[in-house]
Amino acid sequence: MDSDTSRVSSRPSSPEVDDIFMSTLKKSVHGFSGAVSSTQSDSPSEIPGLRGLSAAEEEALALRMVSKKDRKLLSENELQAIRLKINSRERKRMHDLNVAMDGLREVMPYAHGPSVRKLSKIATLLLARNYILMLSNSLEEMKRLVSEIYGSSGHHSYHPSACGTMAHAGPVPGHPAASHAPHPAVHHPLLPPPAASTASLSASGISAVTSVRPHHGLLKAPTASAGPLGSSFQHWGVGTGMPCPCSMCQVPPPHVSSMSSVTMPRLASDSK
DNA sequence: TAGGCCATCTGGTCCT
DNA sequence: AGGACCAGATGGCCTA
Repeated sequence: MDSDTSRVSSRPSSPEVDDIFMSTLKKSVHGFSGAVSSTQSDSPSEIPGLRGLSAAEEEALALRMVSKKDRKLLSENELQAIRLKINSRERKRMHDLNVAMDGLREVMPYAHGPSVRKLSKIATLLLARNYILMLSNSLEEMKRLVSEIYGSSGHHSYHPSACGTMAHAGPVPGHPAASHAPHPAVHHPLLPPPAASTASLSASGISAVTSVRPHHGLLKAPTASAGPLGSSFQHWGVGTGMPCPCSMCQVPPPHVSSMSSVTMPRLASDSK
């Protein structure tokens, strides 16, 4: 999906099979050592025959090993089994969180090609926030302009729900919805060009999250020619008239401008 | 090599 | 009691 797959795949996201089995095996053979804090300290792939089981199967087996063999002997093993179970749950929880993060990345307007590296988690969240703000502002601007036009003539009422205002404003570059615009070739004669609907946005450039990464560092494009946002992401406002959704170019509306420092204290303090 | 990012482990807290 | 959630610690991988 992205160029970061090699990096991601280089480190298995769910090595619980090997880890739990190794831990369980060590526990079963040598007893509980008491020190299990070392991450991935157990060498994986040493038990080929045990590979391929799901986390649930593995967890159940680990619990069975404890309950059948050492039920009377080692309460530490039970504790260890519980610890493994908790760890497994936590891994699953984080995995689900990452799945949701990937889902968010998929709908974000950044280049999805192989030349663009995957957004980091913090970049994804910040970009998503700014993207939502941008869309909200665009929608409000569209409503305002349309109401000005139709409101003055008085012969036609505005029905945003019937028309789909954002579709008239032009698809967002890079966004999956860009290819699903209801009226791709017909531009409403009374509606302003896309640039007009977002002019006020790009004109008020204030960054809400500049403390996180400077110079549009949210994306790490391997090729400098493609720009920091990739070849398919032309840094809106430059060539397309659309505002850049990145944290460097976006202006949160006044009523949310303080949110970045209030609701995301860690983000504001994340600039090391 | 330093720094960024990430996965995982772990203990604590809160909720059902 | 068990599960979800959270944050700190730790170590690995990758890039500049």
